[in-house]
Amino acid sequence: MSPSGLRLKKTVVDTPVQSHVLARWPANETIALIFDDIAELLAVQGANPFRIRAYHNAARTLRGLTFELAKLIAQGKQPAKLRGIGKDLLGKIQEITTTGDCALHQRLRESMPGLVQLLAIPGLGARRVQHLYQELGIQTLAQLREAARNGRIRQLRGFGEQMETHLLKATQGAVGEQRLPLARVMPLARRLCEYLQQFPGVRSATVAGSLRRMRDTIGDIDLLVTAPPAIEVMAHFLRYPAIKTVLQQGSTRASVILDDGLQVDLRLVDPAVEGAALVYFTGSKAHNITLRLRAKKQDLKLSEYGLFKGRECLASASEAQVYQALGLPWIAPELREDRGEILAAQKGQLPCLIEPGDLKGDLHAHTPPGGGPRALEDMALAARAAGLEYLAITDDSAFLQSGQGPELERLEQQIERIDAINRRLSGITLLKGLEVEILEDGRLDVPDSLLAHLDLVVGVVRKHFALPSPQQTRRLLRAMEHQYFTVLAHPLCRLINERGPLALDFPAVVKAAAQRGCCLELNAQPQRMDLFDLQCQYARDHGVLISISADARSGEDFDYLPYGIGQARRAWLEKSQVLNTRSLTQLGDYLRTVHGKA
DNA sequence: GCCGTTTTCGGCCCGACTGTTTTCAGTCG
Repeated sequence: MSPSGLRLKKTVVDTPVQSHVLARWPANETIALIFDDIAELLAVQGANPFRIRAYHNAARTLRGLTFELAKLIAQGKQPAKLRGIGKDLLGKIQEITTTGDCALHQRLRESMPGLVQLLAIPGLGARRVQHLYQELGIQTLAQLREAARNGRIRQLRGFGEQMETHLLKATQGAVGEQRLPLARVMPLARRLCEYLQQFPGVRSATVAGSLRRMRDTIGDIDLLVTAPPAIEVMAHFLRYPAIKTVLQQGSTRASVILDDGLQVDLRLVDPAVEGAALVYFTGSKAHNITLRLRAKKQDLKLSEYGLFKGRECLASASEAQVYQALGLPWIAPELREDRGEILAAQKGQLPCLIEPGDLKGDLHAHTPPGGGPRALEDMALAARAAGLEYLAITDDSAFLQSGQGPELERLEQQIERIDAINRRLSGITLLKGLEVEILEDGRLDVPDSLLAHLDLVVGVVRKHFALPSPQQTRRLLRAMEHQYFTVLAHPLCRLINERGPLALDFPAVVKAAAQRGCCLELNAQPQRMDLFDLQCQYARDHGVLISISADARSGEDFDYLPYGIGQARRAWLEKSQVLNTRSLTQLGDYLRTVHGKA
């Protein structure tokens, strides 16, 4: 038997992008969390829903900024007009900047301590929490558990026995869900699509949601299936072997939990409305709302069933038709975050996004550990098979310091091996590089006399991740000043669900990279995806070249490059803004310039 | 609480599913 639909997952707050950036001013994320908190508490009070939404909207705007608003305010500068942040909320931001909190937030928290915890329970929204508070005085998880045990919940109007059981369960085992790396979830989603597509009568099964938008982390799998009405594909879906729990099932939508804890939401529509449904189910939610507002202003209505004028359907079959009927060109899924893409589309100013086939090389790769004497050549062949024309071998500088013999000799041996492979293989060129460690004081761990022999140098932070922002920033700036420094690899050093981003004055790093002419990497290893999309966009906006890299340690790792491309597209990157889209000759010109060898 | 090349007041996306109902409110995406 399927349990009630009450266990539906709630939106998990995104990985903080700008947290830890500055210690002296509250980060955008901190202010956003306060605004979200206010919104939820206001909701419990039964405040005007649009006032509540205003706080959520402002929080979203704050999360999308590529600069620290509080820092700007603290410096006495007047910020430009920000969408959804009017006079009142700007005042609250100023208050938070100076005092660390705002009076409204404190007042709400004091009057309703603990209620936010209750709101985190799936199926418990503002109205029900309000009800529980007013009727039974319940303010905490413990009180809720007690009331559920005593059978007092079921007596409330609108609450029944099932709800009471659900709440009792929820208060006992509340565990937060983690978002998983994109590259780990995509294969599962594709397998599900294949399974669905095999069912007779199914026209299409498409990955939608944040997967289709290529977000770096994924909370759940959204799938859109099209089939004629009589096809019983829903039952087929629910027979998928890896399903552990069915949360919700109806004729056109179902939600399940897989064995590994991932939630899958499936939506079934008629093939005739595939385009409208795909727009709807791809999201983001904010993008959809802005699109629907746009429709409304034109006296139209947009839903997953199409764009309507009265009862007449103007567009539904393809996404392009829906956008066109709204007076817009088709917008790539990666851009659909309501970060200005709709306005850009309207003005005909959408970027010509980089495509997977645009990459000509990769500037950060390692010899597979234990790969034997053919390891280098195998990497070269794998890179060529992945469509690349060049590959920089950038082994860890530690290999120079370990083992026998002088460092120069070891480096020369590596260079000779690479030269030999280049003579032997056609269609792929190996470049000579090194992944050097940026020491705590910003020096590199390899002397200039060795670096001078190389084509390029990739700098990384390997330890001292927790330095305070000013020190960490100075460290990176000093490293980048180095004559032979080429690429700052995985600049923020975050590991998804394991390690947060470095505390950094990121704008200062970008400014320095722009002046120096060196690159920032977009590392496509599943757990890294570093830079973040917004930071990458910020770097692009300030004229810094990006290098997209698989940071490969085996031939299979080149499969990660498309995810790097996805992240780059989310950052609005065009081909010209990515260094490794250049031909080998053009790359050579760049390297000579940046290393002062021209 | 925000916003406005139709608006400074009157709007603010839209539909599916569930549990508790007797026609709907609440929650979610």
